[in-house]
Amino acid sequence: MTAAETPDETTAVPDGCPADTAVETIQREMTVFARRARASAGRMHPELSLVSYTLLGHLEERDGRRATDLAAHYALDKSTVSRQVSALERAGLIERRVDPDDHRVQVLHLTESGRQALDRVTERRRTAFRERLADWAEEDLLRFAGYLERYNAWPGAAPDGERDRAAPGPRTVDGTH
Amino acid sequence: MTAAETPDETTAVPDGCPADTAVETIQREMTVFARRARASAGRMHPELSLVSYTLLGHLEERDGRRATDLAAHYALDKSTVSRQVSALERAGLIERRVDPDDHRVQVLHLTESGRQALDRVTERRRTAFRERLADWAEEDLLRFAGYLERYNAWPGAAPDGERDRAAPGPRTVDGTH
DNA sequence: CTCCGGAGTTGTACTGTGCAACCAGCAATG
DNA sequence: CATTGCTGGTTGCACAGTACAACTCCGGAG
Repeated sequence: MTAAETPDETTAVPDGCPADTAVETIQREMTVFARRARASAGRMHPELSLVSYTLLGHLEERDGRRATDLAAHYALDKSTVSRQVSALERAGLIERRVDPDDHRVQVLHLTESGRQALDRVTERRRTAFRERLADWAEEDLLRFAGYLERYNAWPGAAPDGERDRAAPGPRTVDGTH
Repeated sequence: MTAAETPDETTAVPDGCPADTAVETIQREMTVFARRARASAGRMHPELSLVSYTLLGHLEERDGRRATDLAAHYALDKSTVSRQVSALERAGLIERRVDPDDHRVQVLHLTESGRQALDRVTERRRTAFRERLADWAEEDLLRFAGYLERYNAWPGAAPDGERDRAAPGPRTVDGTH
């Protein structure tokens, strides 16, 4: 509601400033997105679940991560990651190699097949999103992407570490952060 | 990657324009958000799962929706909604009333207790998000919220109908759409 | 060597979810 | 009115994703 139109019994909390409303909208809309994302992922590319896709994408972006890194980045339990990784390996999409320096850790790499699957799916997603974002001004796209990155980059969110390990910088869409 | 730095073997697809990169970033970051959201919801307010919270929020915003509306809006199966709704009703947070005009449909309403629970949680979330978004300029918040709304409002996403039923307009943060 | 802590795995249980089969009202048609 | 067909909702079933806790394995500090 536009702060001006509070005629019905909606908000008990007074909704102080527009920023508060914005914050709520952000939460709400992000959640809507999340829910729909999973649904559409299933239809769009049954070959790769949204989780798998995401993990693969992460590995493409920053090859040679450890399972723990993924867990931290996505706020997942290590057991979950372990299982996902096992599945991806069984499917031949990634490889696990033990770190010669520390036999506890296993470094993850995309296989060629994994890269291909990922690219196929990325391509499908890209066209879908392209269509969806077709009438957005490029400026808005860049800014939107920047906001999302900025939002997620918030240090308190993922007890990461993450940003200081090997690999080139994150896939930044502009200089926004 | 900033389109300028494609030195490693990452993208097979040439990544034509910056808009493409932005689109991918949007997908990726939205997904990261989604994953973390559920995790943090559990910690932040165990009393209300993210799903429940979302559905309650939807009902607060637009009271008297039908289960089908929720399903459409969130791209959920009607069975899923049915179960969620049952749970919420069991918990005494919402009420189902049969529409006198059509005995098939049941109209959903927040109970007082539901409204309170929702407000409690909203408050917690709001402070958390506030902290997180503390150093954002208000202008950016508004624009971010506007982008998200615009994104989700895309007609192809939810085969909604939704926007033309009773209830006052959606909670719009600015005039953006 | 022993003990501690970190990386991963496995057992278990639960939630969210979809699909398909179903039931129950409405509505149009013969 | 009886038949057919559509729409809203529920239930049975199966499965993915997830967390938590208990465990193994390895490396480092004492």
